[in-house]
Amino acid sequence: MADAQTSMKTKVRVTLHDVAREAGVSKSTVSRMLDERLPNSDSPKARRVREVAQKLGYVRDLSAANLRRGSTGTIGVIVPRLTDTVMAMFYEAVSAAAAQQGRFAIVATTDDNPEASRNAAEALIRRGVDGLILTTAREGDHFGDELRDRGVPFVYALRHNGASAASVGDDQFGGYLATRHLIDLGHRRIGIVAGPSYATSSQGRLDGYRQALAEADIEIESELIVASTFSIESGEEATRNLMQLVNPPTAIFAINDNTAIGSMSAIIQSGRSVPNDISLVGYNDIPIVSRLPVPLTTVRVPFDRVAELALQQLFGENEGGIHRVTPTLIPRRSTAPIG
Amino acid sequence: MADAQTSMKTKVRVTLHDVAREAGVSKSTVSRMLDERLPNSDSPKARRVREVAQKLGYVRDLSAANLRRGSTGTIGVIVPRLTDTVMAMFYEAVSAAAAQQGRFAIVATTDDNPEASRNAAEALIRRGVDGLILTTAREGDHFGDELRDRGVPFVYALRHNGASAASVGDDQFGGYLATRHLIDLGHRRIGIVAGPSYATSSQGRLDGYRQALAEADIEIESELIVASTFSIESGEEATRNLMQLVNPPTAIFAINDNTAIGSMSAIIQSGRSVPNDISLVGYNDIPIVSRLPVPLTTVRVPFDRVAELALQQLFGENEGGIHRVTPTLIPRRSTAPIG
DNA sequence: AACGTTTGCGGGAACGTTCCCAAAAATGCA
DNA sequence: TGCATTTTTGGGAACGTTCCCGCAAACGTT
Repeated sequence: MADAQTSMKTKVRVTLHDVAREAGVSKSTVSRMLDERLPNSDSPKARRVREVAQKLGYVRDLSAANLRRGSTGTIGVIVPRLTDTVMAMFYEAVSAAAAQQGRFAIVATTDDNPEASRNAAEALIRRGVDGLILTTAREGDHFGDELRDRGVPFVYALRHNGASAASVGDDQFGGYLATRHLIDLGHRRIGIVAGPSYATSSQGRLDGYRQALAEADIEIESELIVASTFSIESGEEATRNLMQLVNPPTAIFAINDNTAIGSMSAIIQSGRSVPNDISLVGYNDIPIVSRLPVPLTTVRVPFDRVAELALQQLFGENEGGIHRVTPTLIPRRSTAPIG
Repeated sequence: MADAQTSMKTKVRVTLHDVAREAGVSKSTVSRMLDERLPNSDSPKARRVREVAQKLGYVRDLSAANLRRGSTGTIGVIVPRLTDTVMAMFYEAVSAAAAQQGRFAIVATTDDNPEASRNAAEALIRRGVDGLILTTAREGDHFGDELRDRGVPFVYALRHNGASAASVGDDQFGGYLATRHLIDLGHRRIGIVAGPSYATSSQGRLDGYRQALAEADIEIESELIVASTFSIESGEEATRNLMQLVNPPTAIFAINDNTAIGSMSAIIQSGRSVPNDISLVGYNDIPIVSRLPVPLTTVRVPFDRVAELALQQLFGENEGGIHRVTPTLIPRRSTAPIG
C-alpha cells in the first residue's frame, strides 16, 4: 500500500472533467460522446474526445455512472454450486451472453438450500443487479412472487416452477431421445435413475422416458423407476437397487451425467460391464463424460441458447412463459445393441 | 415490466433521508449508525434508527456508497475456466472467505489465453474491484508488474510467477507425498504425467517427485517423465506413451485429477487394470474422483486456506512473498502394494 | 463551580456521473 | 437572404452516500 502511494504515477483519477478540459469541450459533451449506449458518432469532435480520453487513460467510474443511471448493467445468477459442472457451464454461458450485451454476470451459490437461496438473492439485489436468473426452482416455490412484489426482474432457468417466466432445455424431449435411443438398440427393459421429484428438469425427462416407452408399446414397470437426487452417490445407490432386481434392466437412463457416473460405478461393482451387459445414457454432456474409460452416451443441452433466451426474457425483447430449447443426443460407446 | 410499474407498491426507493426524517435525526447520524464498519453502538438512538430503517425497508444504495467511499468491497478472481472443477472449488472458497469479510467476489474467465486474461482483468478493474486474485500465472509473466504500475492490488493464487505475492499449495511437498506413498507401497518404477512447464504448480509437484525418488535412492529416468497439459486428453496421451515403453512403470503420479482420469482411461485401454497392474495417484481431490469405479488416491489441497491467505495478502494483514499451504494425501483404492 | 476534554450530532460539501433544459449553431427551404 | 426547424452544446441540478468540521452537550477533574 505504501508502495502505491509513493509510486511515480501520481494516482489521481482521470475524470470526465479532465478529459473535457483537455479536449476543450464541456463535460456534458464528453459524457455524451463516450456514452456506449448511444450510436457513437464520428464527427471530428467526437473523434477528438475519444482520442483525448484514450490518451489520458480515462475510464468511467462505474459507481458514479450506476448511481446516476439507476442501473448497474449487472445481472445476478443463482446456482446451487459451481462445482457442479453443469452449473459452471451454464454460468459461463450466461456470462458470455451478458458480455455481448455489455452487461456483467455475477454469481452466488446456495448449496440447494432454500434459506441460503434467499440470502443469495438478497446479496445480489443489494449489489444492485438489474435482474436475476434462478436455477433453483422447486415445485411449490413462491420465491418468484416475492421478487415480483419487490419489483426485481427475474427469470428461472434450467428448471421452472410451472408459473413464472423460464428458459429451460426441453427435458421431456431430451428424455424421449435418450430412451428412444435405447429402444432403437433393442432394449425393452430400461431402468431410469429418475432424479428428484421437486425439479421440473428430472420430471420432464421422466415424462420423456414414459412417452418413449408408451410409443413403443413397452409396459412401464414401476420397479424400474428409481428416485434419486442429482449426485453421484445417489446414482450409485439407485443403480445398486436396479442391479439387485430379480430381473434387472439391460439399459439405464440416468437423469444426468453425475448420476450416470455413479451408475457406471455401481454396474461395474456388480460385476457387469458397460455397454456389454448394460447400456447407459446420461444427460448434459459435461466435458468429463466424453473422456471416461467408456465414453458416455448423453444428451447435450445448448446452454448458450438457454442463457440467451433467459436474458431476452429478462430484458423485454421476449415474452414471458416457458421457453424450451431443443437438446441433441450424443451417442458414444456406453450404449450398444442388446446382446 | 408493465407489471412492475402498475404494482401496488409505489416503488420509491427508501433513502437515508427518509429514515432520518422518520427517526427524527439527521442523515449524517443515520449514516453513522448504519455504518457496518464501525462498532455498532447500542445507544437508544442507535437502536431506534436501526429499527426505523428496518421498518421502512431501507437498504443502502451501494453505487452511492461506493462512489463516496472510493471502494466497492468487491474482489475480482480470474480463472482459466469454471468448468475445471478445481477452479470452481477455488472460486467458491474465495467467495466464502470474502463474504466473511463483508466483501463480494466476482469472477472472469480467460480460457488460458493471455490476451483474454488481460481483457478479463480490464473488465474487473472497470468494475471497480478493490483487488485481484490471479490463478493464471505463467513463467515469464509480467502482467503483475503492469498491475502494480496501475496501482491495482493483486495476488497470485494456486500458481505463482516466482516474484509477486502469491498464495499457493505446497506443490513440492504434495508431489513428494504422492510419490513417497507409491514408494512406500513398494513401487520403484514410477512414471509421472508431469503437466506443463509454464506452471509452477506442475513444476513444484515434479520437484517433489524427484525429491522422493532421490531420497529413496531410485534413479530418475527421463523416459518416465512425460510432459502434458492439465487436460484429460493430455493425461490419456501421456499415459499411452508410458504404457508403450519396453519396461513400463508399475505406478503413475498424474499432475492433477483430470490427467489422472485420462491416465486411468489409457491404462484400461492398454488392457491393464488399476490398481492391480498399475497404481495411480492424482492431485486436488475434486469431488468426482472419490466416486469413480475405482476411487482415486489423490492429494487434497485446502483451498479455503489458500483463499484466506490470498485475501490477507491482498488487504495488508500479511506480508507479500509466496505463502504455501500444506496438502494431505488421501489414499484410496487406486493405489496398492506392488504385486 | 469552573474549566478542559471527550463524545455525539447536524449541516453541508464532496464523490463522478448523467440528463434536463435552455441557448447556440447548423441546416433546410422558399 | 431570411426565417423556421433541427441538431449540437454547455451549465448545472440531480443521484444517495460518506465524511469533514464546527458546535453543543456530557463528562471528569481540581
